[in-house]
Amino acid sequence: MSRTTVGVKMAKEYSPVDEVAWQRKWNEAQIFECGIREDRPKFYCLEMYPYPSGKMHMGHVRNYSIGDAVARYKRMMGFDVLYPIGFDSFGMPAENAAMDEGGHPYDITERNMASITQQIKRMGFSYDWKRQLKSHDPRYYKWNQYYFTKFYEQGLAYQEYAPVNWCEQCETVLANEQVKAGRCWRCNGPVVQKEMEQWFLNINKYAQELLDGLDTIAFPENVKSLQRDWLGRSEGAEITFEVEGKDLNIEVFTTRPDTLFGVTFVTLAPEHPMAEQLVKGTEYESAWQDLYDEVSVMAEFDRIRDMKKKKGVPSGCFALHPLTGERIPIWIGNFVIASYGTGAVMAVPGHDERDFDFAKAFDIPIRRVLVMDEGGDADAPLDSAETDHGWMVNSPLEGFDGLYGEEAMKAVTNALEIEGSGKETINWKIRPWLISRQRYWGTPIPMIHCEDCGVVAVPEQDLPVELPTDVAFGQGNPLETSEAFLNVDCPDCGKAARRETDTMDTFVDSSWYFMRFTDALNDEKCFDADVANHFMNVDFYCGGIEHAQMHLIYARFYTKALRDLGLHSIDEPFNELLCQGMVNSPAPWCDSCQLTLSVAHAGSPCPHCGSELSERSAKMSKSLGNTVSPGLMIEQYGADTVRLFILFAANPTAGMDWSDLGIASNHRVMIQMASMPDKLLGWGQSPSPMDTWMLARLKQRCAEFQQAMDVFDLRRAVEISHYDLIKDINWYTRRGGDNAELGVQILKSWTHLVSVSTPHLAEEWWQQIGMDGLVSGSEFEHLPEMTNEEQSALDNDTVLRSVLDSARRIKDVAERHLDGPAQSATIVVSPQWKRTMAVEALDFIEQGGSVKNFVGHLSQMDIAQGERKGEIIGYWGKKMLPQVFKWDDASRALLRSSLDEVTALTNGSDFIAQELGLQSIQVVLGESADDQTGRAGGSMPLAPAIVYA
RNA sequence: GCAGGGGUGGCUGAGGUGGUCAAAGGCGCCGGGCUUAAGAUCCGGUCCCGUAUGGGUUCGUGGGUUCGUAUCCCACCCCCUGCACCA
Repeated sequence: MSRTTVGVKMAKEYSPVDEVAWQRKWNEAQIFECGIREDRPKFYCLEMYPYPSGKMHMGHVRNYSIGDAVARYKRMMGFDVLYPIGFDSFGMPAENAAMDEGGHPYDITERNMASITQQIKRMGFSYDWKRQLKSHDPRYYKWNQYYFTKFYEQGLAYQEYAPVNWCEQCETVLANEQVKAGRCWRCNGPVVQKEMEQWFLNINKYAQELLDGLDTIAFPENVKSLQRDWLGRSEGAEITFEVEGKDLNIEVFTTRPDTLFGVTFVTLAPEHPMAEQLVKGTEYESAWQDLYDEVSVMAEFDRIRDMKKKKGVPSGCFALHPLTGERIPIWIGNFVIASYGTGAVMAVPGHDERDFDFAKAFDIPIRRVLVMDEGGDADAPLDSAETDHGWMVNSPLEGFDGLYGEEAMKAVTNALEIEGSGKETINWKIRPWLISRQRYWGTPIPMIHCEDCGVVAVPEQDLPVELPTDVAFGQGNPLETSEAFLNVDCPDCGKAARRETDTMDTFVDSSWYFMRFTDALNDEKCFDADVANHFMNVDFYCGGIEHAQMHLIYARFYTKALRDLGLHSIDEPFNELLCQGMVNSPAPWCDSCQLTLSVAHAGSPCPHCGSELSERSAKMSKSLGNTVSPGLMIEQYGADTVRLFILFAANPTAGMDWSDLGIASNHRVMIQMASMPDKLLGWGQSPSPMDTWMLARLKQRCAEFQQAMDVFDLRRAVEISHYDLIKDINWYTRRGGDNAELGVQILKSWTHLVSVSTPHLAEEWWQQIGMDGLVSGSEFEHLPEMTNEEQSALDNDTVLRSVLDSARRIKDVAERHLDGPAQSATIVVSPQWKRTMAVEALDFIEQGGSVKNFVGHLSQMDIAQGERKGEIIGYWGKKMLPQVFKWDDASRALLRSSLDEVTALTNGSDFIAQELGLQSIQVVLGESADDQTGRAGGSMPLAPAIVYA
């Protein structure tokens, strides 16, 4: 396609570059295939690999545009960049689609992958496609199974009969992490508790390391905080209460052993095994049964809401206080959660709100054992639970009263340890990862159930256990419908046995794919340890915040677990994590209902209240209908424009608003950019002093660009490459620059900067300036350090520009004074004594002197002697002092340099006159014989007075 | 309730180790130039006042520290995100 041909459809904009052709060339040249060069550092750039739904959406485009810019930048800086892509292709949507529309999940998945791959490729991302992987490939999931059998050997994987979260709609169990507010994270359906035999991975073994590791990696604070919450470490004590008259012990966990003497009852969760035991056959049994029935059928979410109302039944039994032997009633209460801690609590109503409420409801004594002020009243009644740390009071044993906080807890714990009825312990909120799923489209758990041998792992040589194809969907677990799959001989004894039919949570797949990428074509091993160690860890990981607690915890866990299998030696998988913001788009908004509505309502009154609708930005969603199709945008504007818009519209981590106006404006920039080589190559052969300035500016821009990219400030980088440099070039030509040789030099560097965000256009440029090969495959040639001469060219220009700016600002007002257009102007440079004063003050302050003391110093200086002394000292306080702090480093250097303002401005005076539309400009030194204006008083170093006439 | 992150000019958004901040850039808007014209590019302007480079009022609200604060301290209000009777 020619750059100047308007497309056939006039309504559509045209793309000035044949992007697909360049993509083909990249592919043919294989420049994105990553190898290991001895003398090069590596850089591993990764995006969260996508689930292959049918289409690429804007979230994908944003995610990959960010990652691709980083990958291209690092490549051009000489790194071996590993930048792979694959598909997280196991999962329920494909299986559900198979059930809805017929067909097989395999076909549906492959079909979707083909279509999304094509769309991704059309964007021109620089992936190493050779390394592409897909979770549903047996060559990949074989290793899920291999790891599982190893974990099983080590006891890290185990089977347990336990209450689990069951999603009725999805007909499968869920991990705790997959239950959001009591509902399924996938279908939002209700989740109930069910007792089942299930497979778990004991992530708790790594809880402490997962917590500590957070301090060593560059994750955003909110993600770290999320993970810390999820891990939920709490320090406390486990305490044993004997049950009176029975051979039973109740274990409780508490974070507040210092309140042990305030215990007035002990509470068991209704599901606690001992609860039933204690009430069995007593008058309390039916009350317990009622509570149990009520609570256990309730979805967890409703139950937690219900806990606000304290419900409980007595057990009729008593526990014995571990230190005093006091008889303490045992209750069964709805507010105790069976699965946290030990499922039993020691209740201290005086110093715990829940216990307080419960005690009030059931008329149980409330005892004060802490005071909140040292020496406070130990007998003061408690109107509410006082839960802060305090000083122990009313202790029935010697040696405790008066102890505070940590010390108090320590003392009580010690006493318990001596008695053998308690110990310090750490409790975690995180629970073992339940990985069993009763669904088809996942990795089969490689286990065999034999009547004689029990559970037996499938031997390594028999892996992978492949998914059968002869299954029926829609009636429970499809794997149970395949006889060929189910029936197997026991690997140990050879007798007929039965395969495990659970498959693995798909988060298993995504927990190590980044390691597979390092050595994706290896048929012998999951990956070679040396290769993985070379490329890991991931230097830049980009994806959505929604994976902050599931994927990013599981992946960290797997990395550590695989390390401990000896497969590699990396502790943390991801170094730097960037969570890109949402892509939003306008949708109708009703201000009085505070409601976002579907775009179907645009232009009509609010369907609820009838008032007029305004617009508001909302997350793109099918239900609101405010999605923007990447495919259409690429068709209309080209991939480069879409990328430019996405990178420029907002910082990577911020939410961004889609704007039709915005993308159109970015497209204009692209069209303008496309003409730059012609423009620069078409310059004449006239070197000028401005060439030095332009070259200096180019060096400055390249340095700024690198600084921005190095901290992943993509927005700023794009601004430099696509906006600032154009402005610089305009300024250069405006000041008379016209040197094609310099034009080529600019383009050689600039093309690299441009290639980071708009690579197709960059290739076009590269070709136009006659360079060999592809810019995408070539390294950036660093420019030489800025010379002193170049620096001063920049400085002189800065002075000139600031004079021009202030001259413009006052021109209007001045002309009102003159009663007509100004004809000429005199630029009055500040007299030498002001600059001397400024430099002296800067030195004084930089050497640690206080501003306040400078007056004293000034009065000793030569410039302040004589009859003008008062005036000069006054000038300091009123004018110079505030200004001294306003000069930046460059200006300070300028003040101290040999810069002659009169000469610099005289050289530029024709230009200034022209810009201001004046006939002449005169530059004079203030208070000198040349200065006829008498207006030197308003001048400052670097800021002359301007007098119009 | 707890934790993390925020509140900046018409919108967006940078800065935030106190002075380079009336506050970048983008969008929008206004004016000029160019053009047969439109579009694009280019130039200038865009808090208020002002017979000359200055003054006034601004960075959620109210106080405070300082020669000086969008930037530091205290209190409060509001928004987002996550967790939540976790013992």
